[in-house]
Amino acid sequence: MIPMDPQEILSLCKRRGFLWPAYDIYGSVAGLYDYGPLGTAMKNSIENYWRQLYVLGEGFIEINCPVVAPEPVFKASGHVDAFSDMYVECNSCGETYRADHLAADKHPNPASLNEEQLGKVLKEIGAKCLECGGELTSPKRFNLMFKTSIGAGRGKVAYLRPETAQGMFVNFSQMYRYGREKLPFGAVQVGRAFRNEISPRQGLLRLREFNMMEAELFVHPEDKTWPKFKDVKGEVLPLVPNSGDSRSMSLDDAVNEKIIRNEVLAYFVWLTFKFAVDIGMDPKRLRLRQHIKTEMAHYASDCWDLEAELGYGWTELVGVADRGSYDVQAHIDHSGADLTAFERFEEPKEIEQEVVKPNFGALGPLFRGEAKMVSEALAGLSTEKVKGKKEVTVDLDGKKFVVPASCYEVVRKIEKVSGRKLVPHVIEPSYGVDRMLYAVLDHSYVKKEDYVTLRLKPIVAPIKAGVFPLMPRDGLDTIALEIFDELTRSGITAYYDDSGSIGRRYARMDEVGTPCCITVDYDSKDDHSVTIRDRDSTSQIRVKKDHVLEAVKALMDGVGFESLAKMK
RNA sequence: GCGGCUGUAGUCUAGCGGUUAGGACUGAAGCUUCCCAAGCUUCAAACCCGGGUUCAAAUCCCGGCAGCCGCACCA
Repeated sequence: MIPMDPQEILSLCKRRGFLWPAYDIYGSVAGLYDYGPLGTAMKNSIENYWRQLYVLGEGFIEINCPVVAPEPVFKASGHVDAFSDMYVECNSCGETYRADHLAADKHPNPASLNEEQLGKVLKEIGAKCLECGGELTSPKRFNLMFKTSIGAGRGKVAYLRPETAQGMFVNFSQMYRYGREKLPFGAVQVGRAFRNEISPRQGLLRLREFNMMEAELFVHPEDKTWPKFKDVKGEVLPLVPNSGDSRSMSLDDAVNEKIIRNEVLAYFVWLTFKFAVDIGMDPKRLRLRQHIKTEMAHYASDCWDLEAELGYGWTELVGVADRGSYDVQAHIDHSGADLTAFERFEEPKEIEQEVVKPNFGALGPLFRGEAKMVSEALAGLSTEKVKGKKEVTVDLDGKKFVVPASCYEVVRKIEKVSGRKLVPHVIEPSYGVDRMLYAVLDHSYVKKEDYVTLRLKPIVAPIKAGVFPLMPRDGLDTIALEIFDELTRSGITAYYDDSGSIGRRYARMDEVGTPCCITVDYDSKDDHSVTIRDRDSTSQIRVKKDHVLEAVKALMDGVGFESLAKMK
């Protein structure tokens, strides 16, 4: 396959109503696109099929959260700090550098400094442009999140979400309860996310506002097995592990050889591959690449990308990451909420232990207003520290209190423990909708002597059937309109066209990926049959008009065109 | 954000200081018993935006915006 020229595909998209540069009449904005009617239909199909796999197939629950979130959410997630980079520019040659990288030798953690401090450090070491030796500007901060505010006046600092994931992490407790307190469980969200890219490029691949389909699977931290793994373990996938040797191997081998870290991850890597193929990507132009260690996000312990070979080169479409407990723990730390799952022991355990028990009768008179603080300090001491001593000194805010032995005793206490709290680990498959849609178009684009056919699978084709009268008169149009009505009433998107030559009408449908076309000709008036034409082979069969709906439905369900001939 | 190249109907493009801005494809209306972008007639549709130079700018200059390529960035 020759890689498709992206310009050609984007031109088709623009001409035929898949995509338009947004706000075109005002000069457009880089990185913003409108989906036209066909693009919208196709995007909906991709999202709906994804829901079919994740929500219906895997039982994940779907939620929908706001796009705007107050600052603390992204403080916790690390986006406010980690997602903003500092740059310096060379005054003479214009080269830009990551400011913290230049200061790496001088300061242990330059990324933690603010602009001013970092500027000082750079001055001290006399940093110059590495290219031409020119003077550098002072550091400028660039955060890739869109900032806004909630409310009037000064308002509350807020950001547009750079991923949908956080909405699911912060709702862990609600979802956990909704699912009747079981692990593992999965949640998904389909929606928009925003990144103020410095330089959006490559059409749909790097947008400032884009669509994501994200799944967060919350699992027991020590149990990353997966029941359905056994059903797919023999499946062979094209893997590119970070050890370097890319090869196709079975999921079973990949997990056993610890190339993929666990079953859950392996299963969703497989599901991702299946999804891509099902919506029409070419398996020969797909691969699963493991992130190399330095590439891995700070929270991830393993991450696999689904990549497709496109006109732009190999392109990341999906990331499947083991995020560990990073995100949930971060929100626990920042919000104080208890975002844990409770693991019930098979039998409640009785734990017997020695504790220091304060004696309030003695403490009260002795320490008065400070008695409560002292008692709390006492209760926190280990019994080893107080045993056999006449008095013990506790330290409170730098103030020392000498507490005589009469104020406490060491007792044995039996505590019943019925389980333990767990911070769940998260496996995250994160899909870029726009990239997937583009990849499907790229892999479906077939050009033969300037004749373009989009070989879209019926499942994603925006129009499922074209309906034409051979001539727009003699009653042929009436019959064709009857068929058109029947299809659309059944929920099948059809397109009626009676203008121009029949070949032109076929060509129009081929170019937008319509899988089949139904043509009413003069024979139809006599024998009530019509032709159905297959897009990819251009071959035709005749079926009775009454069987058209059934035939089109069969095609939608993936029945091959050849076997359609038998059913008429 | 930097550098290079580039912006003319929906698409591809001609133009090189004075043009009714030309063509092809697409689109629309019609003719043609018309099954694979056929033919014929008619029609619609463009100089990215803003300044400047000039008697005169699609054309030259500057700035912006957008696109492509490279660099950087990409949780």
